[in-house]
Amino acid sequence: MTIDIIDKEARNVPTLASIAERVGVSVNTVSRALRAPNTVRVELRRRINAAMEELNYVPNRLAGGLSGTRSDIVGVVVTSLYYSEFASIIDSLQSALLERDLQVMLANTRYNADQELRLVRSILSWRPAAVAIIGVDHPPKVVELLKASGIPIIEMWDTGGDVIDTAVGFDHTQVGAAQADHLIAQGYRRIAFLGSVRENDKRAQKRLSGLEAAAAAAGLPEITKHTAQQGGNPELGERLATELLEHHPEIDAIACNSDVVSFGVLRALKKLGKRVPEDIGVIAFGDNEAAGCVTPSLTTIRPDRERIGKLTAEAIVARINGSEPRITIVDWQLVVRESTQRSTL
Amino acid sequence: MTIDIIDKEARNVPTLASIAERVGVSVNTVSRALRAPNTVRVELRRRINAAMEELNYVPNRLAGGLSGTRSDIVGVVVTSLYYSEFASIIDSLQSALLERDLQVMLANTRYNADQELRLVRSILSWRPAAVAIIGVDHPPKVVELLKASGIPIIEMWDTGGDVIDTAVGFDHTQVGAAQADHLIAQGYRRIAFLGSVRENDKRAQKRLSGLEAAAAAAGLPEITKHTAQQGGNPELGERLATELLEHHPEIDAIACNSDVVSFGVLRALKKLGKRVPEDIGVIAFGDNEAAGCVTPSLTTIRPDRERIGKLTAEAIVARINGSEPRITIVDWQLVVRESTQRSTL
DNA sequence: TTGAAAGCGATACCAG
DNA sequence: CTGGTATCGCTTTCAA
Repeated sequence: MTIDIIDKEARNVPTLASIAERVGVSVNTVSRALRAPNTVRVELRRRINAAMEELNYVPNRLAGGLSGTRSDIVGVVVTSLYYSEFASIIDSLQSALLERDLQVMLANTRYNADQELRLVRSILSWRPAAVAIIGVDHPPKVVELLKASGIPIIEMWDTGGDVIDTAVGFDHTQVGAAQADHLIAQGYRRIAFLGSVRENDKRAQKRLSGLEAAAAAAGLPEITKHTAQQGGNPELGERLATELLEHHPEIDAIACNSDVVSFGVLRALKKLGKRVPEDIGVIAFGDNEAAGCVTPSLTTIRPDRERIGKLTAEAIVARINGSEPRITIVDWQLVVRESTQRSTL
Repeated sequence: MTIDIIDKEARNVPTLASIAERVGVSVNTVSRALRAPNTVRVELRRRINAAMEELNYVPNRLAGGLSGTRSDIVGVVVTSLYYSEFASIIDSLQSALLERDLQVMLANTRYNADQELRLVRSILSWRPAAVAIIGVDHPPKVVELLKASGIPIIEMWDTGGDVIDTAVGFDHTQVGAAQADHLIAQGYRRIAFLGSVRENDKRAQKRLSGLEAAAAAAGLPEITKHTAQQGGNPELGERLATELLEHHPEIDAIACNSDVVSFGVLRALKKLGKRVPEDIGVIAFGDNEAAGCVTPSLTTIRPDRERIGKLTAEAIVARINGSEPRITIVDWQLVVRESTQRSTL
């Protein structure tokens, strides 16, 4: 007994028992004072709160989660954190979850499938109330684990494929098609696709195939592709664009997989003496905050990341409360700026 | 609000006991097969692993953490997730922690002090192995809680002030001074400061005061300030710059608090017919990925976010393993581009 | 309104 | 090598 007390003293982390002892009540009265205050006498409650305040008591949720019937962790699995691609989704998601006292446990796969399995397993080991994950294309084992967990699984960003449970996002194939359609409407005919397309970035692949299909449907010559596996940045865009035009001087439009890459494309075109949008049109995807500030300003597709985060939070709460799984489409927008405005000339 | 998870009874989530029963050994043995495989007979181990695989067993770390001595969670508290300000720090931090099997629990205060207290409390309730938090300026209660927790606390990004335990970052006052020094060296005399400076963004305030001090030391007239509380974006920069020049046409240099804001500043100056860098110089802070792609390209300060994340992870591991607290300075860099290159004309 | 006692799932220390 | 058994801190009946 004495040893026990010394032990606790040494670790210096107050527990419900410390509070109870100090106030002279039982552990579970203190517990109730916390979770159901109105079941505890006012004066007693006040003394308990005072003791907690004084000892800097912080509940141990590991214990709470183990014992109780609720767990308020939400696992969030993204494929990237670079260049705000998903940062704003996480931002709005976590802030909406906060209102429900749900805590975000974050994992970043960096587009690595092995990592994804490992991270999903790790997240599930915390017995989250739900998991939100980027994309609908996961290794079979990941899908199996997520399904077996029995908790709501919300797939974000992409809805074009087999959904495990609930999804919030849009069909990336249509984005590619919209890029092609816009370029064609502006009179461009020899379209190239350029950018970073990582092996596990199925969304990028879908956008590309949407672009190809739409171009083919319009009777255009085959899309010239020039891609790289590495992450996207302006330097990559500059290099790829330079190489592309060297081998394919006939190109009159470039569809990019991300705004950041296209910034480099614009720089390359300027160096090559190509006029944008007159000689070559450029369209991208992402709506980076700088897209309207480069010269010429960039035509791009704007996904509503904030809304995806918010709706994902709502879907999580709804599913936890027992509503049915569903797929929510979040509209994106074509933002036409100077880089493709040939028609007004 | 608390939320009930889906009926536990209905779901048969496998536990160590399920595995043990299936294989016909004790719980204990299964546990050891997991943590110390070489203390279990090979053949038995194989059967245990097979059972785990078959049942999709995922360990319950709530239980593990409660019973064991460590929790493997690292709490990460940031002040913003927008515009990749801290996303890349989190990116490199979490990826470095991953190698140590440490899990990131994320919280975003959005520059709100009340939120910070609430979130820190929430994070501590998961009994993390350590907490990494942006900045060294926290409400007293936050500091008290963090200190009382008895775990390593790593303050990131800023080192200019009272450090709780360990810090990885740089002195933001010096950044402001460097902005001033550079502008002065390029011959600018009437400097203005412009941008988003939120009440709780002490770093922004430090950069500003560094700028003012350096300007004063060089005998320049007082810095004209034009700031806003809202978050920074190009629109804000455009508005602030337009207003600024309307009231202070004598200004010949603008120091900005973030690249994203200065993108808008450049746009405003172009509309006003001001030449950059000839009439007005522009310097910013952050080194956004587009900084080299706008016209004129932007002179800015580049903090090494990736390195801060990585060194924070290392500091966490070191502190957990008992090494002494320390402050690590991570160098930043002045990146001179066109927007201030007046001297070469 | 309050308290006693039985878990929650895993770990750790001892025996066997 | 393997198996009891006592926790870990809190929640949750069920009584009082």
